[in-house]
Amino acid sequence: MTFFPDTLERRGLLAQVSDRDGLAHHLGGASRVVYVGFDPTAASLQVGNLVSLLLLRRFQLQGHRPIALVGGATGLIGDPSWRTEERVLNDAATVEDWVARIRRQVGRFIDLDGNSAGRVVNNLDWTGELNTLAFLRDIGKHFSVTAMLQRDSVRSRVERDGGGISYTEFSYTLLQANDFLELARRYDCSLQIGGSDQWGNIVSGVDLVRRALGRQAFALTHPLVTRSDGTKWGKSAGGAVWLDPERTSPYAFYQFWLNVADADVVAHLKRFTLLDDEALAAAGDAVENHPEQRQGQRTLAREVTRLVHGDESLLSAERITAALFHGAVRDLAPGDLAQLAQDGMACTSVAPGTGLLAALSAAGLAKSNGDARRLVQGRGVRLNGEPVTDSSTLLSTANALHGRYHLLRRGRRNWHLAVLAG
RNA sequence: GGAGGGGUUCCCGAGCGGCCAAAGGGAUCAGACUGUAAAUCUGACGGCUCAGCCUUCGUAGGUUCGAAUCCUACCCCCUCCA
Repeated sequence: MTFFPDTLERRGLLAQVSDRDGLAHHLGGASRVVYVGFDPTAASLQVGNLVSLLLLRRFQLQGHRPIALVGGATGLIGDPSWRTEERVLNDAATVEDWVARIRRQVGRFIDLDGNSAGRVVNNLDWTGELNTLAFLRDIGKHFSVTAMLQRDSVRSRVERDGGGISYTEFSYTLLQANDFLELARRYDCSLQIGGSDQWGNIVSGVDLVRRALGRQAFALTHPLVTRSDGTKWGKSAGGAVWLDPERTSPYAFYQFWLNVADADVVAHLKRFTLLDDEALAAAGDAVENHPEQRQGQRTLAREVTRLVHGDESLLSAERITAALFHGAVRDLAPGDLAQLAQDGMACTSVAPGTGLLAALSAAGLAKSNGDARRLVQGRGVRLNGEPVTDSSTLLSTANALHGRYHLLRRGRRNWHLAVLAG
């Protein structure tokens, strides 16, 4: 077996390890239990969470048993790490709903059956019934407030005038550490993985496991994803890129990866796909020698979309991409348009005779009628493939595709399908 | 408690009675060029029934023909002194 931490490092997946040689030995010896936690801070995970999710998968493929922990308890508190301000607490019912949704998402990435079956757990199951005195005596006694205050990840909060940090958020680390302890007790879990911003929290867990159980546990973090040009990663025109197809359609998701900058393609292929070294090298060559063909981006988009949304959604995304960017919109068959309406792009129903400007703002392609007007005047809008400059254009059966559909396009890649009602 | 400085359109930041929907930069969006790229250049960037009108410059009042600009009160931030 390969020396696992080295493999991860080659793929740009290693930021910090608590005891590198010890961990390599530990992993080489037997099937181990590893865990990653995901806090429900929204109804869906985002592309940024894929690195950790795939790490669980990678460990499982190596014969280890993954646990995905959904933070039903910690999500009620809020992780203060690296944040400049106190979070607003989400209400319990909302968090509960988010937990249920994220459980389902996370379950797709690890195999829940077989010899190295993974599992999905919720820390509310043990934190919810935690007794206050027991918590303070058994857990709290192991933590030094002085040390916690010195952490870089909380310093920005503590040293900030007027802001500060509540006792609630300050306790977050203890809950996460207790999760590690609980998983070590219940399932013999010995390794926690997370983004490098989680190092402090993870190491607290490692310490707690050692003090409470006298066992060695390990911490491993991966670098947070950045873009080569330094701008914020993981955002598209529509905002965050979600894993939930209801929030980010498979087509939009595919497009996000297809538009990755050349400089980032190989690094992304390493982190976000399970392709082997040979395939990575081939993609690297392609990017370097024929960047204009965007072979690397295509591979990346295909692999990640398949992992997250499955084969069928991938085909749909590719079909739509081909029609919109490489074919003529007018050639789309009624079936294709119905397909687009179903899962290909954002779609709204409009009354026949609706004005173009109103349709654009209703579709969300423009912020207001005035914004729509400016876009049309600036030649930024196409209707059914043709540029329109007349802002008084109406959407009617006469100028619709197949008598029903109007394909609105803002700029190069923002599409919307307006379907005539009735 | 005392003395100063400040709150401007998404962010930073000019303006200090009319020429202000408010300079400049950033972010964002669109166009050209391209590879559905980067860089660059151009334009847009409060709202509307858009050559005009309406609502904005911490909040509420006031002065004035006219206020982001002056006055009053209040709220909030920063610096220095105690």
